[in-house]
Amino acid sequence: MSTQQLIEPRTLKGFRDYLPEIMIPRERLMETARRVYRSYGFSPIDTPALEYLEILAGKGSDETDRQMYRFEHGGRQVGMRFDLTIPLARFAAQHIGKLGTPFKRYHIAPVWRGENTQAGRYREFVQCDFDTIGTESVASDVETALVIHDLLKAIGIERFQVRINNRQILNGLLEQLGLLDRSQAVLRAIDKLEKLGPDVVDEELQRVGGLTAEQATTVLGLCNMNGDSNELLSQLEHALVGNDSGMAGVSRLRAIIDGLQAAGVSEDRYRVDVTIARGLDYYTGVVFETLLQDLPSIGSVCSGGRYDNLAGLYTKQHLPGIGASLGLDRLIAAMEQLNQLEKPKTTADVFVPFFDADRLNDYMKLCSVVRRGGYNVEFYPDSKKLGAQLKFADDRGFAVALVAGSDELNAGNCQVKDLRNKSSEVVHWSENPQPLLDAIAKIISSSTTSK
RNA sequence: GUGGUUGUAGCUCAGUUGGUUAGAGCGUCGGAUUGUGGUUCCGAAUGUCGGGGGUUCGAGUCCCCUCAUCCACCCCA
Repeated sequence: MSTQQLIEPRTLKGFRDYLPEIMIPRERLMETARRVYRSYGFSPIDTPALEYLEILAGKGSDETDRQMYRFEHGGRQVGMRFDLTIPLARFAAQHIGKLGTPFKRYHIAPVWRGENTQAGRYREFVQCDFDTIGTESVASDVETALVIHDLLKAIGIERFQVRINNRQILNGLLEQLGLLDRSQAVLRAIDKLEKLGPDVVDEELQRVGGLTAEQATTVLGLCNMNGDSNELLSQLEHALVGNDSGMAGVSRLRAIIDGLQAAGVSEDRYRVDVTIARGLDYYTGVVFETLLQDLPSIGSVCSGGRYDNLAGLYTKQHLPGIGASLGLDRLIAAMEQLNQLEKPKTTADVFVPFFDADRLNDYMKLCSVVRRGGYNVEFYPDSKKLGAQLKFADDRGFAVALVAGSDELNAGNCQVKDLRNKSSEVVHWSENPQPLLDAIAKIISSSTTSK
């Protein structure tokens, strides 16, 4: 044997391996996202993980610049994408002539941010983005909210709430107060209201934002309004009388709320929340965040908003848009913490033990017949003790095993075994597989309804 | 990036004021059972005590560094 020193197998901080029990639900979630996006007519695209540094740098914020993985290769400065929105802007500027507007795309892919890790925060994670570009229509605002709602519903999240705001509202108020140039600091301070409370935010508004005590009180007063979405909007309207931008923001929100109601979305699934501001600088209108009510501390699992002219840095063509992004890995981390994540250990429905070591070809035939009948079948590769093989199947969570030794195979039969209650039934399958498929279907349907 | 938490077998952890060959439960593997699993019984394997350095006659226990982890800030999916 070699005495060569072994290299310790390990992964970088914030980068993870995905075992089957996580990868199976992960793939299922991506599949669900694709299905929901497609149900609204979004089409898939993909872009490179690596972009010219000039494409990515300076587009998000100072913070995203700092977090970006960047390096030199072949004399070129390159960066790894830290979101899917900036690459979309570059993509749109390059291809919108061919694509035409409005253009609706979805993009499910990993992004990289070199920040410190925390629960639900990784350095490599998958985002499931969808965006509509080339229109300012309120219809696309409503649809974005609807997609977020449908998506979480389809994933099976029971308790979530989409928080909706419009940056124009706060900007309108700031305009009235003569504080428009402070909007970024104010929005960031307000974003912390729920987490840190009004006192801390009040202090930050004055210290960081440079507001007077009176101004800070007015801003906080606007944030503290109570009531349902409609009442809230009326109060905001009242507070913003005479401010065009603010009023426009309120009427946008009202249109979205009306649209959600018309689409039959239950009222506790969304809420107008003036404190939702979003950190990224490029949002200019409606913004969304989605909170899990059973685990608010993990942060938003699906966020987005409207941007006026995202591609403006790359093209002279005016391209407004709106979109949002599901944080797949954060959502999975949350579901895991809440014990809402099923962790299957197999992708197959039916288990076939290698019972008689001399009859490999018979098992190959049996498995093929069942696969052609629409089931995933796992055949055990070693003909060891039957009990051990059945234990393997049981540990993996199989519901059905097809047991056939020489007696059964000679007669063209097999035992269809229900692994949950140990019962089994002998079925003849060699000429007509239908009775076998029916017996499998019976067990599988009874085991899934009992879950 | 800043501050703090934790790091002992695959998993969950115990390990007394530093003292000889580091333990338990669960899991894994083998057997009891040469055509039928989840119970029971018997038996077995597995640790450079996260890694490196230091103090000491002696370190899993103390100190420093490092890596990882979780939490808070920051930021965000």
